[in-house]
Amino acid sequence: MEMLPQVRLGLDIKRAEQALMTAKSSAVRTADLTVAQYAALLALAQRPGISAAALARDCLVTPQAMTGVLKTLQTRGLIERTAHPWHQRVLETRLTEAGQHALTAADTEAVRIERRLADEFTAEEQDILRALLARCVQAIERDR
Amino acid sequence: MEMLPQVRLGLDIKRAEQALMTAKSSAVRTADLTVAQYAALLALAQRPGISAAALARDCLVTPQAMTGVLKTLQTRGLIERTAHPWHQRVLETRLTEAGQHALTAADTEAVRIERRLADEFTAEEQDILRALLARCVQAIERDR
DNA sequence: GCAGCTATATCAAGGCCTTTATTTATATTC
DNA sequence: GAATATAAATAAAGGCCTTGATATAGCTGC
Repeated sequence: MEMLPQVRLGLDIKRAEQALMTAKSSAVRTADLTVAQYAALLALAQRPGISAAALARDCLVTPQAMTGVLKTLQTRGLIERTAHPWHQRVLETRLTEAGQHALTAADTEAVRIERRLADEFTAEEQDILRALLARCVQAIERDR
Repeated sequence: MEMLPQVRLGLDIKRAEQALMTAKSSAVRTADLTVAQYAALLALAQRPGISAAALARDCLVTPQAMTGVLKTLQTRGLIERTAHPWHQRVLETRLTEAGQHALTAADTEAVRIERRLADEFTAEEQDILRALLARCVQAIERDR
């Protein structure tokens, strides 16, 4: 190996993401949701009537992955999908009443995690962290 | 929602991790490995003869998840598992010649990504990022 | 009008991961 | 020595995600 695993920045990023996912996962489970389902509902609340493809882009997953999540959510009555009025290829997706309730319950818990994170840092530190992470993405995606 | 999704630090962390995974995934695919398989082989190279349970802890996954990965790796002849000399419950896992080769090939590519990341920052910036991420983990896991 | 491009939706196969539960072996404690 | 605790391995079920492929709708340019 040309580079000791311990010095690789990727590991630190992964650890943080892992801790976050574990915590969020158990947080949203109190509303009987998975993180993927919660993310989809949250994005849907922001942009009602969005297409599954656009939703997938918002959630940073493939359209195929989103199809599966939406199928589960629809079966459980948390969303409804209706044909776009004039664009026959598109299905508009919206939260149902039950979906809104589940989202609210899950978000209350999820925000608790985000709050812990926000409270850990000063505003300046948050900006620094955000900027450094943005540069990570930039560096990783450069010259791909 | 009590907190706009855009201001949640979790999103920034997730984005960085996602970019990393995407890049690493395509990097190690040149050696016909997945990131999970690469991570297992890398940990195995660091600690030859380790048990599957310990390997799982190293890779931050459950023993069940690791069992699946090891099964694939063993089928493809990249690792070998032999009974522990006196501890009958434990299987020692080791890289085969082919496994070592695959790991070397994959690591060459993976290190390229880590190199881009390391080159993006000064030593001080790396330390700051590492420290901030460590505090994220700390904050998330506090009072669980 | 039509070819070609782009975007949406969805199927299928291959993997990975989690939770829950079981079996078995070693270690500890009395 | 026997009961208890701890740890390893593994099975099963439920989800999520990826890549690759297919079908179709709308748009663009000729």
